Amino acid sequence: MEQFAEYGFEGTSTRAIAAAAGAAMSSITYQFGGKEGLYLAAADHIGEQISHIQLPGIISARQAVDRGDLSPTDAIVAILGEMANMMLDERSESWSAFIIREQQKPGEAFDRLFACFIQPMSESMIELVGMVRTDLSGRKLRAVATGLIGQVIALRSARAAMMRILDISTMGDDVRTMISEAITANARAILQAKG
Amino acid sequence: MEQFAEYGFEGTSTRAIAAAAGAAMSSITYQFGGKEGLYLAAADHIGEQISHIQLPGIISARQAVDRGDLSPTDAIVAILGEMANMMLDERSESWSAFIIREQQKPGEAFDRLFACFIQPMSESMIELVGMVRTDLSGRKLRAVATGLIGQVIALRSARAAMMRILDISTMGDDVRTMISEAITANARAILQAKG
DNA sequence: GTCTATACTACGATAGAC
DNA sequence: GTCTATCGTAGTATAGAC
Repeated sequence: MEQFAEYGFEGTSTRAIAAAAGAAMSSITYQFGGKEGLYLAAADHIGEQISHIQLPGIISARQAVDRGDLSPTDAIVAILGEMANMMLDERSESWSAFIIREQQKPGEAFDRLFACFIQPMSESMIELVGMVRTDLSGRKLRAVATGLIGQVIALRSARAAMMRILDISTMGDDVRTMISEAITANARAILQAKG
Repeated sequence: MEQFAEYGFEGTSTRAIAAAAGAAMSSITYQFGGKEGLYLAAADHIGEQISHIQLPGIISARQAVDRGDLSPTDAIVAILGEMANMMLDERSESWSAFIIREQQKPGEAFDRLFACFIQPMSESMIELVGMVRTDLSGRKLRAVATGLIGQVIALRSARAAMMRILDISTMGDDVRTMISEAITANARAILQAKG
């Protein structure tokens, strides 16, 4: 997973993966059917990890909204905050690089990632945004929600540029908090707007 | 450029490039010093193209603001709209895939892209956002501006997911307009907010 | 189920004719 | 300045021992 994320599918060699894993190259063929199978297995692993981290919080926030214990706006801000925290955490570096690369030329691996967590997370967000922005519906609602989430995605996809713009060399907790707050403040502004 | 964008640096073969160009593989060595030199030349070309498309509009908007002929808010919205139009245009597919790949593992090519257009465009945006959001300054201002631009960047970096979420198979003019309007509306909401 | 050894292909770079 | 031919290396997949 780490090597596919760093060098891409073609740029990664099964020799290097086997060496890093301390195993024989031929084991990849035996266990996964080849390089392609190993790549798909890595995608499945990433999908499971992200689902495990993000979905429980989204589901419980959704239920709290239904019970009336949480406003839709606060639920959206909480979910976006969790997504931002994940994107700003160094442990998500391999996952995000893998997913971003896969999206530039989407294949079978993207289908699995989409079904596993991208679709459920997006649909929950769209539903919640629709509760607040009652002036929007259909694709217009989906486009506005996409913009909200886009801010968070760019934390990873344009990380190199962002680090230079913010003039930071390493990502510390203070910077993480500052960025997360800026994005959630932007989200509240978007949610308060009415067409 | 197209092949580097689609398959990445390692995934692209000099043989395939030469074949697509209708030239001999050895000409790459003669003209660019090798595969790496050709890659850097492609990055320079992308930087020049984007600068040529985007910088004149940004500079003239900036001057109109200084003259008092344009509000900073309208200037920001106009610039973001132009950026969104570029991201939604199919001609930017190779450029954006190239830049996004390069950012996942930034090297010499990213240094050139950053200096050529990412830095000038970002600094102009930050300056304009600072005129409107006078409650912000320093890194906080830069983080909010980064969120604004992030919405536009995600149009490319997460395009595969966005297309599925919006349930569209091809990008027509009607969809382009709708997405561009959603993002500029979000931008106006963020600019109107006050801490 | 994991290893070593190897077959076969494709890679980037270079030499040398023109 | 561009071509063809070729070199050495590295790629994935496979065969077969254990």
